[in-house]
Amino acid sequence: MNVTIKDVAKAANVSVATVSRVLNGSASVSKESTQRVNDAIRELKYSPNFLGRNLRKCVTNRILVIQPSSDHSLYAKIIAGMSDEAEKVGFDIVTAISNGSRESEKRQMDMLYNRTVDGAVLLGTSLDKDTINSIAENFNIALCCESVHGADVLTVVVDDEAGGYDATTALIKKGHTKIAMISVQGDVISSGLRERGYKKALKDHGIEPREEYIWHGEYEYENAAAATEYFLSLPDRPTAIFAVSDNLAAGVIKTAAQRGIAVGKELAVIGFDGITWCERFVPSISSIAQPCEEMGRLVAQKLIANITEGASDKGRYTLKHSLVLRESTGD
Amino acid sequence: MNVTIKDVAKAANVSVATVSRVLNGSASVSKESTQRVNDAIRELKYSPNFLGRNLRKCVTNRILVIQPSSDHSLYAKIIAGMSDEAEKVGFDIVTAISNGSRESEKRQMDMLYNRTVDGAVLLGTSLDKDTINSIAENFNIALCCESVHGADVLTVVVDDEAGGYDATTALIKKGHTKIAMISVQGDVISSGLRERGYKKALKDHGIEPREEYIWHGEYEYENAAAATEYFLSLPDRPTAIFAVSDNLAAGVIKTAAQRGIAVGKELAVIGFDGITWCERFVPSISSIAQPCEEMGRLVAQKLIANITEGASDKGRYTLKHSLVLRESTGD
DNA sequence: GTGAAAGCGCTAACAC
DNA sequence: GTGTTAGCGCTTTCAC
Repeated sequence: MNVTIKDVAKAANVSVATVSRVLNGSASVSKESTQRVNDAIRELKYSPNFLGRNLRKCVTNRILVIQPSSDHSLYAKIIAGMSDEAEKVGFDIVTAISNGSRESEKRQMDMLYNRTVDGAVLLGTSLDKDTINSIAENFNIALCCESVHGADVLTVVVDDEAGGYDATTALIKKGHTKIAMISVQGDVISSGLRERGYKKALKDHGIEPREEYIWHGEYEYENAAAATEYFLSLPDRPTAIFAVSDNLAAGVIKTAAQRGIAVGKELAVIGFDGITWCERFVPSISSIAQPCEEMGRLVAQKLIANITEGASDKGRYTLKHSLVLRESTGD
Repeated sequence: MNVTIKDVAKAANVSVATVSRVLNGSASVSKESTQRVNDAIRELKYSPNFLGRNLRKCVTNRILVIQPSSDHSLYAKIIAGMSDEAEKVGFDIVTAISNGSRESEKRQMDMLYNRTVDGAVLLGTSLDKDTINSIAENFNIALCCESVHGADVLTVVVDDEAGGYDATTALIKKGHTKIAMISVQGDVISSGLRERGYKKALKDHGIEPREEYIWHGEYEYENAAAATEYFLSLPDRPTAIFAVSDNLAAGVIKTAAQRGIAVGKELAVIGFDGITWCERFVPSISSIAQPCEEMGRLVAQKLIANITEGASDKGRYTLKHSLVLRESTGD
């Protein structure tokens, strides 16, 4: 199984250079030689060893994608988009899970330094802008989904503020005025922007935002119960809740259901992301959908262009979200 | 950024061999030299180029995992387990999505031939046993979740028949006798075994399996609606449904809900896999849970042992599933 | 159009 | 304990 380019050359009665040329189409080779080489390749079942090729070219054709968590539909969809695009141009995807740990993330990024990958995409990061910028000086990296203030790197996101605005406006149009929001504490930019959009929509429609209607917690499902309990315990209960993620929205619905509250009727709920389970959930969950596959494809395409063409596109690409109304916001 | 082992050697005033020894701890080096080398490494911000190392050693420390579909909690959990185990021993995970396409799968497997990865794990495959066996002759591969009849390769699964038996028995114990099952058509082994367990449980409890209570379709969510409609249309309606996957179970519940049928009360539903959304769903979904993380860890561990120790464990490991009763089967 | 040969960065004999 | 050197498999000048 260890047949090398040398063996092929010998069998085809040409030099290794000629075999290489046939393999890469890098220079013109006579019909006869080409034929003989291809015959030899087939006969010997030769497959070029990429280790040698990559060392020689100092490339890997591989990009790393770091997910803050595994088992998240949003990331899965983005990665699917990336895979799709990467495959077209002969790149592979290496995944790593950071669990939101800075240490872990830094360790994964070593793959850039030791040339295991040609570039990296961070789907959310806990690294600060200085660290990111210093890495970006020497390597091709990109952010997707979640941007970082002051980070001068290729970034692909949706317009979170507009998304928050649209989600809130949709609830207002359904007749709600007492609209609560579950946001994320800390400096998670996307959540802050969605919250800003939420407030702006309220004001634009003559509704004064109320501090007691905003809950700050974590992004994930588990956080929703406490937030929901809190909102339901308010003397002046909100009639609608905008959750900053679909996972949270699912948690809200679950908690409300356990209290016997019919979501879609007594309480409207809308989420953000557009994950697969929005449709499957009972009731199905209205959401601001991110164009995940497209985001994945775009970030892969731009990053790979930076890698292969030596370009250095550090642009910020904002893709269009879409409002998808389902049962959780009623008819 | 292109500092090599040579530069370090020069700066530390030693030979490249000594640097390599310090790097790998492969032989004893004097304290002074070690010190000087480490200083030089720090000073020059040197990071070994794995391309060179890997070519030399003819290893990649990388394993490929092929998922039939992206965005599936079951695979995500298994991959998380694999990642965890792999990271411990310095291996990376490369993911590829086959979409169940044989062509795509074969193309991904080229990574074995061109030495992009040291081994591969198939989470379900559409390759036949002969293809698998012939690949396994030359490369380290493993199956996880889904086995293949006659494939002589490392395999990690649960006892699907016992799982099907337990799911059905749980329904019987809840007092049900009219128990339907949604299975998968074709030669999907796991589904066939679960169905066998289902029939066995019925018989063991004196219930004669009824052909009209078994629906054969596809694994995924979308297939559930038709199956559910069918069961609900039967003159002698089943009171409980065992779905061969949690995704299907969710679909059953969704469809039933749309018909105004209260799952957990009027209709009991149990799934298989133990995906994350079982808990979140309304109602929460009872399931036969696969020990995903553990399966991932085990398959990674065994496969890596085969790779690094030149072992050739082609064993079949059957891990213990667990019955998790939730709201969808009632109290 | 083709071949010889250098060399990508590293490890591992093999000498000393 | 350390240095010299061959060579992993490949691509790519540079001659011819």
